Amino acid sequence: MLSHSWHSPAVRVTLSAALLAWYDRHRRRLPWRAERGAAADPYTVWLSEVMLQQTTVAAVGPRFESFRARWPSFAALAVADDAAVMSAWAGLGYYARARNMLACARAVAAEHGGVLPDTESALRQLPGVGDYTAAAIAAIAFGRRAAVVDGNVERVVSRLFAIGEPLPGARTAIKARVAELTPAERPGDYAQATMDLGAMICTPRRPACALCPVAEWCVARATGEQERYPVKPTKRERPRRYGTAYWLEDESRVLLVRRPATGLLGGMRALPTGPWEDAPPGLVGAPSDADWELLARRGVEHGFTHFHLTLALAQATGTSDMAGEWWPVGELGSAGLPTVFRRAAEAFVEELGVVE
DNA sequence: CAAACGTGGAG
DNA sequence: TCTCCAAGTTT
Repeated sequence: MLSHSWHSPAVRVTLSAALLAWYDRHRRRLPWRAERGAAADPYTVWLSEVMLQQTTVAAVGPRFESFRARWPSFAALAVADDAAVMSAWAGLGYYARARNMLACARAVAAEHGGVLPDTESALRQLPGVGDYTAAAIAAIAFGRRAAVVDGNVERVVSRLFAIGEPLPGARTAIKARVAELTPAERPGDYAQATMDLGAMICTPRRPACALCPVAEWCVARATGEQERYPVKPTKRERPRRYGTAYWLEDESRVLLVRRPATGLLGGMRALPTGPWEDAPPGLVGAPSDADWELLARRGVEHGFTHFHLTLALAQATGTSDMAGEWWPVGELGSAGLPTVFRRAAEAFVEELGVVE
């Protein structure tokens, strides 16, 4: 049985102080993170937070640096070319984030005088800024006492309090606990401390409780049940869908299209495709009535969040009435294709023996 | 509110 | 090979 009472403010202060002290010694050094005692500028915080949504620190690192170098401010991003931004985002996934970022930068420029609002409620109104991101920016960039709850915090807090309710329902209780625990001093560091703890110590599997600075307060740890939390909802199994990607080549150029602004891979450059269905659709939706050859090679397999895709590959030569861009085959690397189409293009090039 | 929305790395 | 999951948001 734990010797601490969770209703004691003194215990909360002690726990938060222990976490901050641990953070001061062990925090990760990240490109978007200011040195101790300094505050990162709001643009840097916002950009990193959006890039990090559902995306690993390792994946974001290099992309963040190049993105910030190219568009170093809200003003610069607000006047950026849409296609250039989408290409820069290619491969990072969740492409609505890139569309929302542009909309957000333009809203900041047009409606906020180019300055990011500094309150959680005003931030929450911006495109692509939800509960988590609004709180994170308010705390980290502006020093406001906002309750920051991401996946790391959900894990840490659900273990600390042994919250048995499954996510996402448990989020209300978790947020209430975080609101109590977040100190008035250094709220941004406190939020990042909890996230670093979740990333490095309080991991999903085999958490390193022996190294945890707040283990003595952890209810789950007290009963050895730390890996039971957080309780996740039962996941649906992912269906399989089938489609066809078309490679239409003319004078060493291939036809690329721009996908519709919303929906899967929305706004991204892509190979033409037909519908994606429960069975192979054959040559439906081809960009011309050429003599299509379905490549014998197995199609491209790709896993999306909510379904698996098997993409058949069809190739032909000639022109098309379909709106699009004729892209030099040797320069496809700069086309900004999402991964599934980059893979498909690689398969075509390999199969057709195109020389760059 | 449940479902849509990407990708790559870890175990 | 396959499941899990990562600084979530939008509809």
